[in-house]
Amino acid sequence: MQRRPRLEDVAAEAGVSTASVSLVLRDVPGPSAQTRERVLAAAGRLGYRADRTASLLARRRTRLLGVPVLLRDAFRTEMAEEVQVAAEMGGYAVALSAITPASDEARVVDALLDMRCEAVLLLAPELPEADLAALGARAPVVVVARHVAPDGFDVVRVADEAGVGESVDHLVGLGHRRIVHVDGGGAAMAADRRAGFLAALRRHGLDGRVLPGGPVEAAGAAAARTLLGDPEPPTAVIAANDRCALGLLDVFLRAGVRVPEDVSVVGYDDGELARLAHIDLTTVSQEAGEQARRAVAAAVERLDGNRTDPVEVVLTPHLVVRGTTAPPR
Amino acid sequence: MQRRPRLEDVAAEAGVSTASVSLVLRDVPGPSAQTRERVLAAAGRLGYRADRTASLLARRRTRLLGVPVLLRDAFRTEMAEEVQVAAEMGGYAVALSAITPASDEARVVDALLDMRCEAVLLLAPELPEADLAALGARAPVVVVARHVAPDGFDVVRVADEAGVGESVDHLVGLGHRRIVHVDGGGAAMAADRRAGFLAALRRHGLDGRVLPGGPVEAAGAAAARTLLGDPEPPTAVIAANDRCALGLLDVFLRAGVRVPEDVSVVGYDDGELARLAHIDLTTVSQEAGEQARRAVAAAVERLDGNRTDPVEVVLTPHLVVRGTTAPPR
DNA sequence: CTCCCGGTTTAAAGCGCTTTAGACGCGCGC
DNA sequence: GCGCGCGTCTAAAGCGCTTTAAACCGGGAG
Repeated sequence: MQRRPRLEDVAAEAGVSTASVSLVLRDVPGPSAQTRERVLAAAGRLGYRADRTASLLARRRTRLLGVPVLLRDAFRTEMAEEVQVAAEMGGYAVALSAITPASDEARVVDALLDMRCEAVLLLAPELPEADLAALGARAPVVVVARHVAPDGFDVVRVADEAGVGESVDHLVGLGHRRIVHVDGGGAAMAADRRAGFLAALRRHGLDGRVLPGGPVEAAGAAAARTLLGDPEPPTAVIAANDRCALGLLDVFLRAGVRVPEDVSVVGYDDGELARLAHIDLTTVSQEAGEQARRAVAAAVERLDGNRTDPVEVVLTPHLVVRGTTAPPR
Repeated sequence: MQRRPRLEDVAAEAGVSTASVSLVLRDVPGPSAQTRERVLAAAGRLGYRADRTASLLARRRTRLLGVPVLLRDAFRTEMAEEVQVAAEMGGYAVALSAITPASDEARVVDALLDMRCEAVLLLAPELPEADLAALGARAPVVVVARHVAPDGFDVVRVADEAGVGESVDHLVGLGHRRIVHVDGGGAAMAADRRAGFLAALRRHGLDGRVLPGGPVEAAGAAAARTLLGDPEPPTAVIAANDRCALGLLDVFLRAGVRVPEDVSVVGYDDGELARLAHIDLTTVSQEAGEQARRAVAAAVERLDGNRTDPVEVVLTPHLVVRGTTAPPR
């Protein structure tokens, strides 16, 4: 197997300079129609493909957005996919790098910057605020789906308090009075959702009960078991997120507690799971797609436009009513 | 914000040549202890970080493995994570690139090769065999978790037929006689599992029934609904994979059909979902970790060793008995 | 005192592409 | 016939690093 063809080879084949080949292949105006044709033909004949590392190095700009991804979390990966799509449309490429036990978010960001990413998008990061700020000083950073004050970095998120508030309104509107919130535990997103829950109930003159939970199925399942043993069980449960809600649903179903007849369940995120026909979970949309687009836009504004002041984009979440909520019996 | 420091800046700061700095920072033997110390100090002072694109370009080898990932599939992302871990241990880095509607597997592979990945690992690819072979001619390729004859590329997989066979043996051993298989539809993995199911039943002198399914929850759910309307329902169901099994489980639970009391359910993959305490799905382990390690090893053998003949590694899957299987009533 | 040697260090040539300044030809008006 | 401007092309200088061949240097051997 011989070495892959270089620009020089194409130039020789076409009988022009490497400069011309470069211009033609990148579709830069200048070269004549005849030159274009000859270059294209030569490139085709040789099966030429530009070496990305070389062109990144030579280019002034890389037009690369870095995105660390926690592969084991469906919500984050879903958003990563949306980011990728949005970036491609904006003429940017995305460099993904997995967060693993061996290399945490901070290291991954370093690696991405070493690859010359021009900006970094952090999807629901768990990093301490100080670290975010430090990072923001090194490169354009957009924090997505996390409630922090912009501080040298941009923030795109949905108003979680309002989101959970909508859930509460919906349930109260259906006639529920005993509503429990299974919270997100220590996860970064937990506090707002908990606060939103309590505030909304207060608004309705009710008081709420919060059960310690967590961002994954197991936490929801554990909470459900607690509720099953309850002398006066709630008629509705609002989970910290969809995964937590799934845990609840599952344990309820197994125990013969019907949803939504016996108890209503609401999730948060509106991930793929919630949308599955047989789950059909009432939940709050985080608008992953919209957040992704806004985040990319924010990064692009900093890079192509030349915004320099941090912005905070707060989207309004909306409740997606599906089949897991109904009036109490 | 001034331009990031270059090797040259560190060299000036330390009072040595760029060559020395490069050697010291990559921990190449040669430079004296004194030089090392000065360089390290200077680099620290400037906060120097090597530019990855530049070093990749200059280096003979990139030690980069390319992995296209379908972010919306948990099994594949889980494996991608394992690959990342295995690669890091072997001194290789992983370039991840998302498969999206806008850029399919083939395009992503091209992009990865343009980044100078030295090999490509395909996780349960859906590409036609001819495309795999064509790809294998361009670069070292390891196909993981798919049954194809190695043809210019390596293959690492588990023996799916045997895996499903084990499931059947387990169920028959428990006393089941009416066993149904909900297959994977047209997905690449479906055929072997279906064949393994039928062969195993025949071995036991039983005949099997196969219901059309698919690789996702919805397919399992649909199949479950079919089974619920069955005059003589099976006592056990073997799903094409875990996601499909989850669909089944969910519909059964909602219909008041208890698992495993009324019907046993077996999955395939042993992904994170199956291991969740409240799901506790009996399933067949695909050994994602082991497949990932073997795949990385295969790539490394081609790159560092100089194996050139394709290999096929077929691991033996093993049944993980959990809580969704029990003797029939 | 010279020569040679091994351990260190460095100048310089790439890696494969982009980009810019300037060369080149050509038709035009004067 | 000359100079000019324009559209097109190219030589050459990078991009920031690695790598190699050669320079350097002090000291032990002859």
